[in-house]
Amino acid sequence: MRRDIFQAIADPSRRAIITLIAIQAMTPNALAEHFDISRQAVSKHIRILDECRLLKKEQLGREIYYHLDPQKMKEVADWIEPFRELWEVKFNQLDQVLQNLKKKK
Amino acid sequence: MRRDIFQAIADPSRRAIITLIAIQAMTPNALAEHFDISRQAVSKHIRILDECRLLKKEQLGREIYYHLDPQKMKEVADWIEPFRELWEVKFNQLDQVLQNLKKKK
DNA sequence: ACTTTGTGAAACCAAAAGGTTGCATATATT
DNA sequence: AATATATGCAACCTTTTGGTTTCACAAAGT
Repeated sequence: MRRDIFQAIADPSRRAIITLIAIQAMTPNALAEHFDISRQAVSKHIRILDECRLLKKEQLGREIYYHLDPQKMKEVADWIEPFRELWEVKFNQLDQVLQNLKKKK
Repeated sequence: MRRDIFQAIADPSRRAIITLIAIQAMTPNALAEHFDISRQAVSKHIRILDECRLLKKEQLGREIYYHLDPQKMKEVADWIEPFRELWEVKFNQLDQVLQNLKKKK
């Protein structure tokens, strides 16, 4: 089972779960109410996110509140970061074009 | 066929292709030399990346040089960005702990 | 004690993913 | 003209994915 964060965020339901618990820790039941799929399907998504160490559990009685571990999210940011200069260079080039147009006026 | 950039970067071979062509535009054949899979398998990955508008083609005779379109990569950065404050807050809290330890000395 | 509630795990299924081999076609080379 | 090269597409196969339904079990409520 390949199980890394990139595979974890590939699924739109899982990205939605991540966004939801980033705002506020939630139980599986509470999460499931936000989706059209079954509670068990949500549970399977949680399991995958958990296996990627994206979650932290806080058990209160029979309820389990799932929190997001933002540190793990950083891995995605770290991978994308080296490409930033590429799209920003492009932006700067456009910037240059616009400045040249200004000067011509 | 769900085909968005998150699904595109979920596969490690495709992430490797992205990294390779970010450095330098390459033909499918040249790319395939970097992998253990067949040229056709690489072609299928290219197709998926292309469908996500991650690539730009430059045809020279019978060769096709694939370039990365960095703008599309920005979509990932944009999604991850709102979470940044979460992991940076955490870092700052750790920072605070370390400072407090210093003061106690 | 009995029932309800919150959760996870197992068995199953259809569709998608990721690979293969073989073929078609356009462009270069001889 | 004949051959070699670069590429993409189709058919096929196995494994993975994402869903379902059913069951088990612990904790809370009555």
